[in-house]
Amino acid sequence: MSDTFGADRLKSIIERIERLNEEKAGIQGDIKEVYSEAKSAGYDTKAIRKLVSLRKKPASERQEEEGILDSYLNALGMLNTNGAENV
Amino acid sequence: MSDTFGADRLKSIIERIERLNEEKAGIQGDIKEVYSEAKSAGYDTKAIRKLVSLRKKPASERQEEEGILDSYLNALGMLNTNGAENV
Amino acid sequence: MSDTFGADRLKSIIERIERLNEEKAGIQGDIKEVYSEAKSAGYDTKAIRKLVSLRKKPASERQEEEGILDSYLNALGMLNTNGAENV
Amino acid sequence: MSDTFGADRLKSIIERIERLNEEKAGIQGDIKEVYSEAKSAGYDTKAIRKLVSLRKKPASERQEEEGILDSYLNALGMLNTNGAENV
DNA sequence: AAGGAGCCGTTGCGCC
DNA sequence: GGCGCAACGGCTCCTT
Repeated sequence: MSDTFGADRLKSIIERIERLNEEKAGIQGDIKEVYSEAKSAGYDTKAIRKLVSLRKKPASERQEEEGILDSYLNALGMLNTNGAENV
Repeated sequence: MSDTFGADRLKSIIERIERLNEEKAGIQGDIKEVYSEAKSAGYDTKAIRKLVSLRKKPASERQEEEGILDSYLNALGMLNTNGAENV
Repeated sequence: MSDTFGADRLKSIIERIERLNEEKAGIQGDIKEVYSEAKSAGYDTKAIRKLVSLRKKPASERQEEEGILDSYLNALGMLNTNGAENV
Repeated sequence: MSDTFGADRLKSIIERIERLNEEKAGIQGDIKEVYSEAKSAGYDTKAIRKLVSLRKKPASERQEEEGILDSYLNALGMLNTNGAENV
């Protein structure tokens, strides 16, 4: 009944998605390997993950957010006000 | 400097959120317990989870979605066309 | 103090991860485009997503899961018992 | 066939889960309201969310993690080395 | 109406 | 091998 009405088109779409998914999975595997290597070398992978995400945002934006957060921490009396401090 | 300008208000907000988060965590714990019990009783928790989510949506809506999916499966020749079939 | 003790090694790790992340993001963008195209062509992208995920698992496994779910639906009296029906 | 073999037990499980889910949804709604109020009062909800999550972990643990992160930032030359420090 | 952000549920990973 | 946690992907709502 609803035979080849758009079957080829649909099939093409599905296959392209699946192909791309495979590529993506490959990359993810590579990333995992790098983390593995890092761990073997004695690095803290959790910190590395954070570092990577930190580098995604420009410093300015990050500082802006930090500023607001600090003002709130301050309002709650949670901010250490000694020399070189942060959260 | 930016001392108690809105500290009390902010503090109240934070504390209410934290209180609610605790309640929420409690409920989540309860849910987890029920699943645990179900598992101990021999039930397949994955199926139960699916069942619960199934019941969230009215049958009509679900059938609509199934219909579309079936037409696509059909277009790809993946649909079993015998008597009482489903995916 | 903890100057260039492993800085180069760390730097290399970070940069490789970032490079891979970029590649990954590129692929994700491509996938998004395909879905966009599918949508423009009148396809239901939600159904396509489900279809893609369906194809990941072998039929046998899927049928097993369906069977369990059906038995639960049945136990709750939620299963349509007419000819070729499912939820 | 598989009539009331465990139907009551299963039914009880499902219903308890659904009841708890409702309670949880209620709490979530309450939380959302508080954030809404905060926003109306001029607070940055994103910062509040971060603040709430910050308070979940004890200071010591957090500082430990910060320390490692800083050493990595330092290794990459990304750390501001002036007086009052932050990320 | 489209894009982005937050939330939720799922999956995979590491730990015990 | 099971458990708990963290990352990922999908969904929904809200903003622009």
